[in-house]
Amino acid sequence: MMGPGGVPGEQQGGAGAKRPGRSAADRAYLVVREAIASGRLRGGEPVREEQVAKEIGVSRTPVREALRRLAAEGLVELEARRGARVARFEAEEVDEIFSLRVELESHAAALAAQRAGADDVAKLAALCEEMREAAEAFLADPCAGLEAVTDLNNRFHAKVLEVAGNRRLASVVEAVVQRALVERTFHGYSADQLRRSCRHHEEVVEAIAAGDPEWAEAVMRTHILAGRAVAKGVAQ
Amino acid sequence: MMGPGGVPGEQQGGAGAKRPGRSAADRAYLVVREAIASGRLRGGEPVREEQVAKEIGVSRTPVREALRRLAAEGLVELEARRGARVARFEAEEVDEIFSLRVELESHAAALAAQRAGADDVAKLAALCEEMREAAEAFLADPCAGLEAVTDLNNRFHAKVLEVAGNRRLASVVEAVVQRALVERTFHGYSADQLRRSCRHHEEVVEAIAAGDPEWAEAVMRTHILAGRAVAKGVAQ
DNA sequence: CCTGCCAGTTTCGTATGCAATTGGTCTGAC
DNA sequence: GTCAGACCAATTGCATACGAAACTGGCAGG
Repeated sequence: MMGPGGVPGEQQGGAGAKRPGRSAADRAYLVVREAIASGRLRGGEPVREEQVAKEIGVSRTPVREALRRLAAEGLVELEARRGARVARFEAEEVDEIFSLRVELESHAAALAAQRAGADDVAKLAALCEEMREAAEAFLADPCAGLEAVTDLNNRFHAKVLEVAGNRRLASVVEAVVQRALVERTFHGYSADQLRRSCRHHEEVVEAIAAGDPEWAEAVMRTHILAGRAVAKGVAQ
Repeated sequence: MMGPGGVPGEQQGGAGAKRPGRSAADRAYLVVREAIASGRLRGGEPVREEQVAKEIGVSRTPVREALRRLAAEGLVELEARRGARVARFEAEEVDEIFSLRVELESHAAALAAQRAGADDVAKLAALCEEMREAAEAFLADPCAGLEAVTDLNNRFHAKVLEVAGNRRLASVVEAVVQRALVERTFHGYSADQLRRSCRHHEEVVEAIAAGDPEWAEAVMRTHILAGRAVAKGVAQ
């Protein structure tokens, strides 16, 4: 193998030659996260530093960093000297996560209703509309994939948090929400459930536009509790 | 300097030879955290990896890990290639943190009231009593220090979260609460405020013992909002 | 047959070295 | 006097090396 330092520019060796702009640690983070979200890595499975490192063509150092980040988010569990394992989403865990989302995001919706400006409302409405279109496209042709839907869903929720104006609240939700889980949940949605989810978003926008925090909070609570009901079914 | 690997057992060289049981990364984490909590490191100040490493007698690797952990908790801010700086707790930030605590911990108190068993209540009551004694000891002789008080306060809040039975809620609060800030806040308490804080704890226990979630939630909300009012004054 | 012990192997935790980037400063031109 | 460009020092990001703990298998003893 190459000596300390290696060949200067040679870093994109393996199959993981992705975004040159991102750091190796970021790439490792994204790769492992994606593997978990897609189900390629199952709950309870160990994640070996060296294996991941080899797979994406970096050393163990950035992989370690990525695993610590994932552990902080609860996606993997670390045990000293025993490495990382993919966290299990047992039904109980799913319940905990969604129960937290209920409290945090409904509170965020209430704050958003108090603070939103016209441009915020317009942006939220646009995201809603796009998501509805993406959902209909998916329902018409499932080959289209759910990526667009999940992405717009994430952006909608993120925008509500942004409008709420508490950055720390946003980062906590970001940390706890486990998009991996949310994405899996979407796969479990029926057509009706998916459409209902879109309608919930629309009603959230309406409540925010009306500047009615209680309404916004109630709708968001409804929305997430409905999601929880589906998610309980897809826990592994 | 010694070659790669160095002298086998030589690790406790510097002044940081503290707990042999903890890993170097843990020690680095605790040292930096303590430096921030005590005010030795001020907001905005850079934290250099090598400097910390030398100070506690380890290499940069565990220090890096510690800094990432602190960044995940919001105690320091990282910029790529530019290192870590101690996060500023502006008044606005303090407000955000305490606003989150209000929502999360009052919810936890409500859950705890629904789930607590007799032994949980006894444990909470004992922590309360100990804290009251520690507080009185401190008020009688300020040289006694606030460490015991802050420690018992932390343990009380942690116990409420534990009884609430949502581990993820507990870990989110743990991540967001910034004990560093809470500890600084205690230093700003007057005698009356400190005693009131103890009384709040006692009333939380009473509400939990009564199995009254709404009461418990309301008391905890009161307790944390009272803390917020003081904290706003000690933001740097 | 089951249990405890030992050696080999695997994997983590940490130390160290090199390359790249960034920020500051110095010089020179306008 | 001010600004642009280039050099230099400081510092991070990553790769690699090594020691130590934990898991594995086999073997001996009960």
